[in-house]
Amino acid sequence: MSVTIKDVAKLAGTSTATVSKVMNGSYSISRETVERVHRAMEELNYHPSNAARNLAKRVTKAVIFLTSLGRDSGFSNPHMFEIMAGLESVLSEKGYAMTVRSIAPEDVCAYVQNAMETKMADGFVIHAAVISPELDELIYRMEIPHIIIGMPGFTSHFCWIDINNKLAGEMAAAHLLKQGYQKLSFIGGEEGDLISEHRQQGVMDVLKEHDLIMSRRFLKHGESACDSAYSTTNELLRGGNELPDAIICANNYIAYGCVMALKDAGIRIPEQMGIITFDDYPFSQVLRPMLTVVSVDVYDVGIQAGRYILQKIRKPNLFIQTYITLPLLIERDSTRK
Amino acid sequence: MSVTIKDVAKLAGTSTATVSKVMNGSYSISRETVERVHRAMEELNYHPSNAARNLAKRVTKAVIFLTSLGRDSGFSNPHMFEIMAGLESVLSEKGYAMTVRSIAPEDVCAYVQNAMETKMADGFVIHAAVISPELDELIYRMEIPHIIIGMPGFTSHFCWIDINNKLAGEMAAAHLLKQGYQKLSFIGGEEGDLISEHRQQGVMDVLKEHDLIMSRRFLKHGESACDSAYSTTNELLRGGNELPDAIICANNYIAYGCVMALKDAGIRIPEQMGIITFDDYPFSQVLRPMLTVVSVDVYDVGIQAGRYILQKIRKPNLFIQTYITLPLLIERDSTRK
DNA sequence: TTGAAAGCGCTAACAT
DNA sequence: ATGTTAGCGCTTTCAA
Repeated sequence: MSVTIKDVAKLAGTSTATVSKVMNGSYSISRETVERVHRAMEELNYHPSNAARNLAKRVTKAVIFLTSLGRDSGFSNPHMFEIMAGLESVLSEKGYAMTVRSIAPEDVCAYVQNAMETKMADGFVIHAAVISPELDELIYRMEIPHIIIGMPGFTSHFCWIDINNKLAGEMAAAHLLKQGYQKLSFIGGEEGDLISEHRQQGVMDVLKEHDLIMSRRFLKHGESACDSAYSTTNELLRGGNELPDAIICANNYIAYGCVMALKDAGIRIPEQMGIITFDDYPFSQVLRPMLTVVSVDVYDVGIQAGRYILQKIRKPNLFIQTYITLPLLIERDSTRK
Repeated sequence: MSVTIKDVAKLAGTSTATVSKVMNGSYSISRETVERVHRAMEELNYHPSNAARNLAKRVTKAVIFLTSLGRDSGFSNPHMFEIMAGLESVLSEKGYAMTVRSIAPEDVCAYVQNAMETKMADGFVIHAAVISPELDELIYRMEIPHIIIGMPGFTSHFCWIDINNKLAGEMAAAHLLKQGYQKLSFIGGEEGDLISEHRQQGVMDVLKEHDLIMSRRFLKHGESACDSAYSTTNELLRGGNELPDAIICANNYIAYGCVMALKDAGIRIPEQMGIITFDDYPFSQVLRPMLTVVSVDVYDVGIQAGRYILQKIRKPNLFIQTYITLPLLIERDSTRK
């Protein structure tokens, strides 16, 4: 069909073994032979078949990114795609293909086992949303090269990386204090929203360090939606003269509702109330004043995951530790007192 | 290393050819043999190697999704990932892997050629952002199974599908007229923003059909950003008593700025001014009143692309036509006069 | 430094 | 209905 290693060997007057060695940069080939082979390749416009090469080498040169996708996930979870983009950049740079596979959480085990047994990939990058203790057991038993994105909510043998949300919370609180705000309030998401809880934790830790304490009434929870945050903020404001001077919103949606409520109440940001939130999307730069945020380079999470999985593929039992990326404070107008 | 077809054949007391036939569902194998082979497979926990199978079959069972990714594209281009998710759903359902590859526009030709020659995929789904006349030539010459997402901006042999933005514009205008608005205004993006231009085109066509004409002063252009749209809207309002009674915003960002300007000017939506825009993200449901939009099921675009590319892989010279998906009107509060 | 030969694990005529 | 045989296109000992 197309030109193969045999054709090259014939034209170059060598064996296929020699051609193979030339392709793989063996040192034991004379300069002249190398040149002859290269010329033959050029002349025939030869390109080695990946499939054949991988079969012979017993590798796939592919990594599967496993997650749960569906209608609207492009909109509802841009972070995941940001990670995916970062991951792709390092994989393709190293000659690996990134195969993206969506899978229901209950089917993950069967899929991973099969994908491994039929040699569909050399390793897996798995979103925490689809993991389970069973998967942990499987991966541990079969020694599957993997890296989980997001900290598992249960103890496991998994290798994982995650964003340090607690640290992000610490940075938010520390920034407010530095700016001279003193009576901090926190509006979080629903119970069980781990991201929100970790951020809150960080905030509380910083207050404790400064021998401060957050008034009970300044700690609020609700849905991670604009509407809910609007009401919650209004509750907060009903406190009369016992008002906070800054609000930490657990995420962009909450921040949006919160800012709307403050505007409607005629409270000036940042003079009367400082506002800080997390992540730089989708509202932080659109609201006025523009919001100070603690953001995370999610793309970088993907890059880290890529480096990690490639290492695991090389040396399966190396680096069993966890890893964490750093948040970044982007100071804007909502906290300049 | 692992269990192969030979082991199965040996245990089942047949040839490997028979095992292969059993796997591929050949009709010319006796019931008993089939059962014996299946038992052997189970007993040995056999799983055929994809690499070997694909090599022998001269296929890859993979489709490459080619686009240009980078830091922030998860946020700035959620549509693309929505398409990707739709694409993945049909590919994986049909046993194909979706390989995602980011590539700079200037490297696309070389990449596609190489990927084809080294047999990395059976077909390509390519985002219009990275195409060029050279690519068209290459794909045409090498008869590469492909489908472009987005209408090429030049004449070509490409197979492509795209959203019908002109139709979306028509729907927006028609809806406003139906609601009783009569003096329509259009705020578009920059010159050269094809999406905005097509939408505008649709609007104008509908007006013409109704023997209406848009006042020059009601047709505005600016950047696709909230700030810019805020100013543009103010210009529009400075028209004194010559005001439109509805505004069509070319996208969500423009709509956001526009709504802010109207609010600050004390103009009531939808009573004094109807607002309609396109796409349901990220602001249309967060603004008050919630915005009526003409949206497109982008996920469905991915599904269509998937079906299309699989057909092309089967029969490379079938379906050379283009295809288009339908916009959907989501009626909300901003146009209930 | 080079090449012969035996794989990698499966498929696909062609016989039987 | 089943087996023989020759690939698919490349890699990798091992010997020369």
